Order: sequence, then structure tokens, then C-alpha cells
Amino acid sequence: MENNLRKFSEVDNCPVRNVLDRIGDKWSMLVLLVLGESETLRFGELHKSIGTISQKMLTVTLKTLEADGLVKRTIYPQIPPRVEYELTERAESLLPLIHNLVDWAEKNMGDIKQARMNYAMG
Amino acid sequence: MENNLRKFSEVDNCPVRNVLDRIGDKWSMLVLLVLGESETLRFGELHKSIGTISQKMLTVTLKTLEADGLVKRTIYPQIPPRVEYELTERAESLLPLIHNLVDWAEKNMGDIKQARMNYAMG
DNA sequence: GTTTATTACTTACTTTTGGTAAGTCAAAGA
DNA sequence: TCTTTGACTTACCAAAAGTAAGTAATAAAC
Repeated sequence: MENNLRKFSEVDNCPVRNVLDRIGDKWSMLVLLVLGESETLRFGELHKSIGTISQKMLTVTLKTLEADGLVKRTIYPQIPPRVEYELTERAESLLPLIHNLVDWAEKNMGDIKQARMNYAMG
Repeated sequence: MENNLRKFSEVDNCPVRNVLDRIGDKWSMLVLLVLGESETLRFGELHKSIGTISQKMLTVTLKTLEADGLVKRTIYPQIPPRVEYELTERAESLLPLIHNLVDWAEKNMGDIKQARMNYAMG
């Protein structure tokens, strides 16, 4: 089987780095957030819902999340195919922490933008 | 002034994407975590402490964090130079959330590794 | 008095990661 | 027979990150 997943092997022994590589990549948290808002979503629905992700990256992000046991993939043998994605319990336990980050962000984004503007002015 | 910072302009209007781009990049959370463990750290100390980050990426990560008002940079006019970094209050308010992620990771890393092995076996 | 060490970076170059657009597969409907 | 549909691959290109060497300014060592 070819390996379409992200590489993490270098950091096997560092728990912090391990986690941050997993959920701190470009798309994983966003996919988890969106999946957390519905019972199940099909590939195309996820794609539309996120909007800015490419099909390719959605594929590899979902595969990685599935491999980590954070997403469950159910395939219905139809043509055209129907594949549904949903969060696992493990992911449900992670979701509140991500929501906390989002809340923090919403609270602080204004100030951060201001800080960034000031910084840019020199 | 040349722009050595990360680009975020495309996602100005999406708070979620906005945050995740900011702290969900490859190094920011790790730098915040390490800085959170000391009052202040010099560039070289940070570099040694993180170990796997390149000087270049440490530079741009620190600059971005500084621009966002998450890190304070103090330069002492000596030769060789002495530059100290420390968290701002805003970053201190974010730190617990990152620690929560780390705790979750430490709790779940074993299961995740197992899941990943099973997945790889097919 | 020329070399070396020190620290916080830059710069040029290479590798890795992510994005874009087109293609594939298999059946059903026009 | 040709098109449509959905979930992907694939080939190709752009952007981000890693590597290694260089820079600057001074003091200490030889």
C-alpha cells in the first residue's frame, strides 16, 4: 500500500511535537471543527463547507485523521460513490479544546490585527 | 521594510481560519510553550531548547509572534548582541489552552499510535 | 596585530508541502 | 453513444520550510 499520509516518524518520542504535527497542520483542526457541526458529512459537502481546501488536501487530511482514529469513514457501494465521514469519540473529546482556541481567537483577533498594523508601521 | 512575515491576508474575514493560520502553523505553539516555561529566553536558548527548529524559522516565527503582540522582544546594545524574548499578557491568556492540547495529546498519544499501526496494517 | 569566538540574525539554494486542473471509474439517464 | 455524478488520483507548478554558509561588530587570545 502506498503511503499518502503525512510523515511524523522523526518526532515519535516528543509528545508535544507529536501532537502539534498532528492537529497543528494546515487543515486538520478545521476539518474537525466542520465535522463537529454535523452528524455525518459526505466528501463533497465537506469540500463545499470548507471552501478553500483543495480536493487533494481534503483527501490526505481525512486519511490522516482516519488513520489516527479521529474520523470514521463509511463507504456505500453505489455508483456514483457515496462516502460519509463523522467524528469518533476520541475526536469528540478533542473538539472542545479546539473550540476554546476559536473562542480565544474571536476575542483577541481585533487586538491582534491592531498590533499587527502598529508593527507594520514600524 | 521588507516583509519577512507569514501571509494571512487571504483569510482576513474568517475568524477560524485566521486563528488557525496564526497559531496552527508549524512552530508558533511550540515557541509559546517553551517561552511559557521561563521568564525570558535569548534567541540561542530558544533555539537550543526547541532543538529541531532552524534559525531561519525561529526568526520568522518570533517576528510573527511579536507582530501579533504575543511576544515581547528586548534588545540590549552589546557585542555580541543580546536579545531577550518573553510572552506578553495576551500570550499568557492563550497558553493554558495550548497546555490543554498538550495534555490531551499525552493522554491520547498511545491510542493514536495504536490506531495508526492498525490502519497501516490494512 | 591578525586570528578566533561570540550572538543573532540573513541569504542563496534545495527539499518538502500544498494548490490547480485535468483525468479516472462505473453505472444510470437522455 | 454521450453526458452526468461523486470521490477520489495524477501530473505539474507554486509556496513554505530546511540547510548551510555568510555577516556584523567587538573583545579576547595568540
